[in-house]
Amino acid sequence: MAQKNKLQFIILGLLNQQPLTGYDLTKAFDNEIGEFWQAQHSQIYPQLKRLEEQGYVTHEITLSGEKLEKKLYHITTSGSELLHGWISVGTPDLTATKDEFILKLYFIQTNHDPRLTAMLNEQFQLHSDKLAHLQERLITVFPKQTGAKQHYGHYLILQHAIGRETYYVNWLKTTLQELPAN
Amino acid sequence: MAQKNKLQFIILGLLNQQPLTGYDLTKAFDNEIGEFWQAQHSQIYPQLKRLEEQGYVTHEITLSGEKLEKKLYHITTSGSELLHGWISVGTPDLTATKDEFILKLYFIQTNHDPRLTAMLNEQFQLHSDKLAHLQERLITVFPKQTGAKQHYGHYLILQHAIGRETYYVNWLKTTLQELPAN
DNA sequence: TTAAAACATGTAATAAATTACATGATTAAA
DNA sequence: TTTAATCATGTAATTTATTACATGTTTTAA
Repeated sequence: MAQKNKLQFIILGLLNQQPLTGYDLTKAFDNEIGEFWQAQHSQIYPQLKRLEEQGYVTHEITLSGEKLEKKLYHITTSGSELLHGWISVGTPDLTATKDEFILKLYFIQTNHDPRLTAMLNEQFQLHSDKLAHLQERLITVFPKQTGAKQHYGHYLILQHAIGRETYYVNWLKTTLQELPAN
Repeated sequence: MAQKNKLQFIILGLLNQQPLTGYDLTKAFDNEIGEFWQAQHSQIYPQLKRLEEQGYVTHEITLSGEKLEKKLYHITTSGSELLHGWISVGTPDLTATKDEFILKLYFIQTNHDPRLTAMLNEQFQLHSDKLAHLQERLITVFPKQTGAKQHYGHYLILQHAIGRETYYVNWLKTTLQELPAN
């Protein structure tokens, strides 16, 4: 029952690696972790406040320039315990992937539907671009093989995202090729 | 801007195939479409009411037995137009897949972490079961090749879900094999 | 025959997520 | 030097989704 509110665990997990500001945490969702979870700053700031009230994080104020105050959040011992409890417990619920495009496909009755080619091509482009972006990330984040050992989880999920997109792109390509000629 | 509230389009798409009750619509999320979108009856009944107020669907009451009243919903012409507008328009936003397990992995630092094997094995089991279930579905829903032509979208998404799970299972297996021996 | 499972429809309360509102500082580039 | 981009933090309003509450019928299996 204590396993809901995933966002709090993600925040704790990130703070467990290093102290970060709310702004830093928000940006983290732009990269790999954004492939598997999304959150805006309007969710993150209130959540940080709650985590602090509950004693899982603390913050110190640092100055950036003359007046700009940043709140640098640190995980506490009890926060770390909460995090490791979440990681250690099973994860039996496979949440459904929301994919609007696939839903649209579902409502297409025949493989002669004139909209199919354009629809599949658009997705092919989008997913190819995403794949290329992820592959670039892998090279920038892990230029050497040694890095993957130190940040194994990061390496795994990036590689998983790449594999997933590779499958998607190949599936789109095959599906396009199997379409009857117009 | 008129492209939010995906649920309404899914309902229209299903009603476009045949008239259905709220209960039927709810059950539809237990199968293939549940792989790509989830909704509970507490969302569906109010949405049907709104769609009717807006003139996109109508309902007739049928009796099941002596007193049990069922509301059988039909799509209207304007509902059908709304549906086809949604399908025809581009789908440029790739929403993030929420995957709690992958997030947990992200926070694991080294490939010597003693929790890794159990975590990966649990997911291997879960995704293998899901894959087996989807493969069975394919056989029951499309026992003959001809069916796939008549319900092409249905065939595509089921086949896509199978491909996706196949990738996931293989990735888990490979990752498990590459783990250092304890 | 009776009890459980499935059918059937709704609302209320809560939680989670997105979008919009609101403000200001610092840095990099034109 | 000024302006745009980025850094930085918050709240409010709205939408979406889940869980809980609430009730009753019909069918299937023990």
